[in-house]
Amino acid sequence: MISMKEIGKICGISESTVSKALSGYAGIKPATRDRVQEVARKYGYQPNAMVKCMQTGVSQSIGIACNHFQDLFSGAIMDGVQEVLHQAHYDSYVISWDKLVRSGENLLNRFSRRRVDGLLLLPMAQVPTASYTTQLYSFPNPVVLVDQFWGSREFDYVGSNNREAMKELVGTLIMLGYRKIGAVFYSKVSSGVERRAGFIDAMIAHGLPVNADSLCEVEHCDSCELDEKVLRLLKSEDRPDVLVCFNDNLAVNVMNAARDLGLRIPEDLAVTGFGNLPFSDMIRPRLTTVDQQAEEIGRQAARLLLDRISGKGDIKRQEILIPARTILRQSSASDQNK
Amino acid sequence: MISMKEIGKICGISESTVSKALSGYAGIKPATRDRVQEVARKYGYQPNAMVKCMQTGVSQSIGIACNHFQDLFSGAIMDGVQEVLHQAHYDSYVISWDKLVRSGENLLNRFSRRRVDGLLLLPMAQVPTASYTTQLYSFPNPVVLVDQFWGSREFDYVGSNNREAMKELVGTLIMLGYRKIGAVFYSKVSSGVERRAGFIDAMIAHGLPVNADSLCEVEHCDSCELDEKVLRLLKSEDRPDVLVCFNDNLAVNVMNAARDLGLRIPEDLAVTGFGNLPFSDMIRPRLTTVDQQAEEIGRQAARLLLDRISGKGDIKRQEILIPARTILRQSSASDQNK
DNA sequence: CTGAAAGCGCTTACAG
DNA sequence: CTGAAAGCGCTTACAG
Repeated sequence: MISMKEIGKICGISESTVSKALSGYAGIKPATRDRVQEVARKYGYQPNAMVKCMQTGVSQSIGIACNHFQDLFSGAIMDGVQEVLHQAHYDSYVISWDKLVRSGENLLNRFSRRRVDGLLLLPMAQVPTASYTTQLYSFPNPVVLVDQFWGSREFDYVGSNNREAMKELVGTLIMLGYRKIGAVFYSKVSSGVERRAGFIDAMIAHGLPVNADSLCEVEHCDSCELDEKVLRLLKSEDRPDVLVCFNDNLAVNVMNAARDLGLRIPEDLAVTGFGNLPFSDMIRPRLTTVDQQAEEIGRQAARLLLDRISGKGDIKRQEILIPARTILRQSSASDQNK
Repeated sequence: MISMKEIGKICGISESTVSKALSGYAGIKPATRDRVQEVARKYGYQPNAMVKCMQTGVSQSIGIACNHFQDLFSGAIMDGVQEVLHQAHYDSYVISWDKLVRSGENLLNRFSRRRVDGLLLLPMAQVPTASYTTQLYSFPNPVVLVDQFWGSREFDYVGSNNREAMKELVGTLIMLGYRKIGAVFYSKVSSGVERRAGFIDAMIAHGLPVNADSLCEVEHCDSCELDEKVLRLLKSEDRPDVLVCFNDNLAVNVMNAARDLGLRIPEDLAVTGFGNLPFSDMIRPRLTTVDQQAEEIGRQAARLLLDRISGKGDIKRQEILIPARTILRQSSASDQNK
């Protein structure tokens, strides 16, 4: 890549004049300016972004830590994030979170060395260890957590109103006539804990008993294997009429397992998900779920981070909750009042 | 972030001695070294990666152009790519391709300014315009195309053996007894053209007629809307026994449309996909498809790019085809010989 | 064993 | 209108 110094040599002028000519500085002879710009174009000159960073201390880039990329929820967040970054002329480094955790490498050091202006932490499969939290505290630039809490609640946060949204979903099921309501939760992430709480809120609010036997907790939420506990619940005499699941993926697994046992959906068992990922509308029966507006979560997270970087906005810690809405589809009956 | 100069001030020594102490240079008094390292740790010193790039011309980073992130195939490629980059201590910038095309911005200039050492172009929804191809030619560093061809075939390429794999799939269907074979293709991308060719290869090889009426071409492959042509084919008297689809997504749409018309799968109509994306095994009936080993495609693409960057390997243009394999599942009957 | 100097590619305040 | 100089943060060849 040609440099300003080389362009200067070609034009027979100094490096600093080249700089002024290319930056559109006023006090330059038009002929000089035109000549410089012509040479720059001819040789495909592009300014070195590193230099600007060294001079200003601002890299115009952020780091994004993503668990992995085969996840439609994270993908939708990423699309929203990229949209906002692109408008702000910001670039982003991505790091695959689970690979770093496995290799024991310090994630933040890699970002620090690149001098990123801020950090976006997308949801991961499990709450990270204390040592990661410690690293985060010592990161000098703004950090925004997306759809997850980490240790304490000191960092800015953007995510769904998981608790309220789950309460609303369960409330809707109760309105539809469902009474025997079971659930399959995954509580290794903060969103799981919140949805679980929302479930219990709704049950209590409607005076329904929360039965320990029909409240399953699973160890993994992205594999195809379903926990033994869930299968037992599906086979039990006292099977619920509806199973509320932590997310869409789990819901599909539950539907498949139920049908393998000969249960009809939603007649024998209704199932609900959470996320409204694309496949929830592609499977049959279509899945009743909760739309999280993942792209909007991404957009707001990126905006908040950029505001933090530029020093705009409230100084106080921010917590932005994006409202999630119940989407009724075929996997729950429209009227359970028989 | 503290600098070497500041560490030097704290320790009462020069910047260059700090540099030597931190780099593990031999000719340094152990006491000095220890003191410097202690201060560096205390203040969380991290070297500025920009400087190294300015000195060596190598940024240890690549650019990845991704169409968008809500795509499980691209996501799997990304995971493979990230794995290899991580081992090589390379970082990556991502740019959302479709956003740039819409905004008319020059993608490669953004990467050039960041001085990325190379470029990985992931599949996009459509073949890009000639102006993009022109940009690519003038990019000074190595470029690897992933699962797509662009204009000419001058760039390194890593992707599936689409044509062979489709030929194998169709051959297998014929072995199973299928004779009336229709297809739904999307030919706006090179992989679509190749799969279509493989389909025709197989039909010709087995002496079966290629019927224009049962060979549909669709305009979009990621929406939920199915083309009118496909619906007509499903409703026709002369409906095929199996519909071979460009990818898994299209296959699911076809299955849904077929079932809405009262057809049983696979008894009345078999359907096959391509990709073996996670949901192909989650839906019922499970989808017969072709496993593309997307992560392996990503790994090999990243390796090839890194080899190019370091100047290793053959100088000739490389074309690496990752073998894709037929996966028979429930959406095709195990024996159609009635 | 330590430090001053030059240089990577640029910008900007200052001199001419 | 143009150019020499300093400086961003580092490394390295050279001097002491």
